[in-house]
Amino acid sequence: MVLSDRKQLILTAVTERYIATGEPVGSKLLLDMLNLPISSATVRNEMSELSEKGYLIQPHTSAGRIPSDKGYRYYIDNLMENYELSDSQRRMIERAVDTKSSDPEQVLEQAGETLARITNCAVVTAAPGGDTASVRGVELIRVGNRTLMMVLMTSTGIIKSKLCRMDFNITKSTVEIFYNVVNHIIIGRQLIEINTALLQTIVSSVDRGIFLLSPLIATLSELVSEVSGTQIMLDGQSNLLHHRELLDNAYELMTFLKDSDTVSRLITSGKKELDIRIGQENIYRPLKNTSVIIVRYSTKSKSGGALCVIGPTRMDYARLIPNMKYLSEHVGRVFDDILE
Amino acid sequence: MVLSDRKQLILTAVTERYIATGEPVGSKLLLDMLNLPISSATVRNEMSELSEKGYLIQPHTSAGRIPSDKGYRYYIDNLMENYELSDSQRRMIERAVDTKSSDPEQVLEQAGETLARITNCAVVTAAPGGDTASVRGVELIRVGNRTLMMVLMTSTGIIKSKLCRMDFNITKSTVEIFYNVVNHIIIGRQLIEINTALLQTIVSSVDRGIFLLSPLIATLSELVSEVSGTQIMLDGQSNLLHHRELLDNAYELMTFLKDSDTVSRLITSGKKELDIRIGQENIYRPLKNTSVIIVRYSTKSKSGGALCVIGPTRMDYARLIPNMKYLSEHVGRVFDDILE
DNA sequence: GTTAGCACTCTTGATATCAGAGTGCTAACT
DNA sequence: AGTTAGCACTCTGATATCAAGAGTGCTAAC
Repeated sequence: MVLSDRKQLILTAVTERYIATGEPVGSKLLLDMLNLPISSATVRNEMSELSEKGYLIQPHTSAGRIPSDKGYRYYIDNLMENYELSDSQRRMIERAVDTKSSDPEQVLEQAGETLARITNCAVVTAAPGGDTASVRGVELIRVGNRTLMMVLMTSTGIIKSKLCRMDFNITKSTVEIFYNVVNHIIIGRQLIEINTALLQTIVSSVDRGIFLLSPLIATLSELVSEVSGTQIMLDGQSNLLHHRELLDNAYELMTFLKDSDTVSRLITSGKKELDIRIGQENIYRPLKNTSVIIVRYSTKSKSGGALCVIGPTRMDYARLIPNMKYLSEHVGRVFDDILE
Repeated sequence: MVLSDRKQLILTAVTERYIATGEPVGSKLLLDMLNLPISSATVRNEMSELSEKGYLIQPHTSAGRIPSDKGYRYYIDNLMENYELSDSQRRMIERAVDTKSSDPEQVLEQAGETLARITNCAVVTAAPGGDTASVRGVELIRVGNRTLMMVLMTSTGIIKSKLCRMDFNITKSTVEIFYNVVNHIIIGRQLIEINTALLQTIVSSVDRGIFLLSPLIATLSELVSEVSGTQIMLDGQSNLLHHRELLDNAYELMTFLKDSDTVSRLITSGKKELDIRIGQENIYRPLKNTSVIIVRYSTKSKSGGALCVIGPTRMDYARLIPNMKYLSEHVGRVFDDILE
């Protein structure tokens, strides 16, 4: 649907004004803002039509208008002018992410924290992606008489460890058997290739030590499944409490955010570099009052992650999106750097 | 201050009733509950005195009474009868904690989750303690051409890892040099002994490889300081949103809870097995409307951790405390088991 | 020390009122 | 046909009033 220039102007003004103040916008106020050579009655007529077409909503008969989900959608797709980041803002973002650490998790944590601060919303960050990741190595460390620590490293730089308890005292040869076998079969494989069947072949390739290996195989399998899901981190949940619109559902929202399986599905449900889901466009119930912005970044190794902001539909899209884009690009660069 | 038997009876009834219903308790209602051979007027006189002495509060002139912080304190110290856990409750707790894992963090996570569910409050769990912990081992793993992963293990079973990036390609001998030196000097030391001075002696003991070691030493130092603080985990923050009394301060509370330094100071500020801080008794501002219950557990190795519940002052102390005690004892047992 | 009785206070919910903001409609104008 | 002035209308939000209900505090009598 195409709107007349004047309607676009009005929709833009209502949207931006409402985003800025949180108050419904009336015809008179609008006139003052726009400086148009028309009367408030004309504006009213236009607004009335915008309401009919579903772009604007009246909270009650005699309040001003606010954008509907459809209105926000039109605004974002056609009207919004992306805000240009200033140099100092750019530098701020860079400084925030450029931690000394070469640990992807820490980089993401920094990025998430920064984004939460900038947006005053909840933030989800996803590490470079599970699908394409392969195993770079598996290490075993003896941390007790009967306890081993297994470390799994992926091509995407994710490193996870888990303890594994054995029923007998661990000898050097125990470790070596496992070490040799596993590293031959596992290293270089894509994570998704590593399933029960493959692990079975390991077990059967060692005729004697089967009882010996099984706890290790179990631990390995757990590690793989932990790592092969998208790694996500959460930040700024409590920021949601700052937004009146969300207070009623705060508990549902928080609970939703804690369910990392669902959240990672939310983030991976799409491939576009920029995904915006406004209010009812969201599939998940607790998000129906919120807007979700997902910006995906990619690393040289082709596996990409994502940054995701969750907040009220009334959020400052024009400011947030450029910030997210820049931040995500920068995170991508840092990862390229870290992952050699 | 000693209260008459009848006053104690009344204070108990008011407290328990208010905890159960959340409504102020009036003299008439109280009479029905207590089945005493006295009239409501007498009860009113008693309540009036209890108000004067500061044990009860009237939200407004003509509402019933509710306990003050002082009232809760008296109730807890003198009146409360601890609820006896049923066998099935005991078993529920045991099952919840008895994860297969031998990872202390995972045990605590389970325990925290369970406690959050039982109490409907926010829960902080602290791992067996930093003070007495010593270093059980340091391991290095080559995870990239120029990246090492350093793993630090403590006597309390805590294992933390960190990546360390070098400026040059890593050879086997690099690793060995560090490995030998560090393990000789570090292993068995108390964490608190490991300070800059000690680390300095390592550096100076290796005349040639100083430039080589410095990033590793830095990483080690970071690891030690990460591990030597009390390890805490958080659970059920969003439960706080269920309590009206806390809604106004929800954001401050959440923010407070996220500051793990302060929270760990909160937990370690005391040695008693059971610590209860009611409302204004708390030092930290965001907790002035809440009650904090801390139950400390100990492990054979003498280093103890803690479970901590944070919720409204109107919480069901008589039910929560026995649950916490049993849970903490069980966690202690599990740890004794895990840590050999 | 206890009690009955009663006036008093305060909350809560329902109802009314009023100003203010904003609309929608109509009739007139360009 | 599009625009406008004018005005009646609607709804909110603040404020006041009222009645019912709950609970108290006080007094005088037991």
